[in-house]
Amino acid sequence: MEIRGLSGQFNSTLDEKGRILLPAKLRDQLKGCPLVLTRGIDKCLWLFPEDEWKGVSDVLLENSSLFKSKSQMIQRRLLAPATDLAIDKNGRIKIPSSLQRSTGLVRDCIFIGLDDHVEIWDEELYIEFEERCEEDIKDAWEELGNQG
Amino acid sequence: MEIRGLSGQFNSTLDEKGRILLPAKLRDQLKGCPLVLTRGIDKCLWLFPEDEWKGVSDVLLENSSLFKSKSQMIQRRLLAPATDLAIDKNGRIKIPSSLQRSTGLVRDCIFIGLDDHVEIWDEELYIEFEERCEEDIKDAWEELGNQG
DNA sequence: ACAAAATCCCACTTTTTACCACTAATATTT
DNA sequence: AAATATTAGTGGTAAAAAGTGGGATTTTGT
Repeated sequence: MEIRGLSGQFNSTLDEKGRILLPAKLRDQLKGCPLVLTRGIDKCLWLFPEDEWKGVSDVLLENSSLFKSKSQMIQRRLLAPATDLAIDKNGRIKIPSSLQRSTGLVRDCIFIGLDDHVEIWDEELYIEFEERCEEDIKDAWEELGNQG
Repeated sequence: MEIRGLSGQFNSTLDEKGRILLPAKLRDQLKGCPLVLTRGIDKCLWLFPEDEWKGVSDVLLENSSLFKSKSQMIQRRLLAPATDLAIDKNGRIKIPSSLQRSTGLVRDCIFIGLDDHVEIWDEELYIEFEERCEEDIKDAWEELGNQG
């Protein structure tokens, strides 16, 4: 099942049991689809439809070798923490506590749809991150204009 | 539906439910047209006719990749917050609360027509922004004089 | 076998959305 | 100019959808 066009930014809160409601619009797009959750680049989680994740992990494994420390690093950081996920009857997913910890997820979270996957951030950390990026974004935006 | 020639500056107020009346002149030009609302560069919102926005988002997605942090940044900041919008029976649009927050919209707002899209600012923030720009213009002017 | 944790399921609360009703302002007609 | 119609702008209600909490049962690990 190939899914593209994931988008939107949504708030949601993690409860005491580590459950969090998938925002309705994302849920509509993802329902019935096997999911994979793992640590992303930057301090966030990545939620992938299984097939999309397969594409990414294949790339990671392709040039991998026991003798290359860089690829081992990537495998530990991105591949190893990946876990299969199901959406429960109420539309929530369970976030394993180790992933909560590594991402600093406490309660208020933000979901960000990025075409083929979804990022999950701690709200506070995301706002800080965004502020740090703001200048770079303006620059990148102007660059885009100069290309066109 | 291609729309050009949006112009004008108008005041309008956000009500407690996050609804805001599209100024009549803009409404006339935009009625019947599917709209997209997203965060702009600078602390404002951008309201685009869907087709115009498609053009922008295609450019953004074109060279995008999960492995490029710059493109991910741009996607998070500009593409993800984009949401489809409809004009209700009374000529109002609903501004999602996350967009209100990120733009500092409280009550009094300003609409600015910019040919192919409309900017929405918090009035107070816009006035401050204008003043800051004024200083930049003066500086640039003096620089010009010193060059000669 | 027992405690702790995870899962399932139900019930409640809040938010959102669509619709309606009203006032104010502007334009039109006689 | 007065009366009427039309458009602009504001606020509120009610039904539906989204979101939240928590208890009971099952599973897991020691």
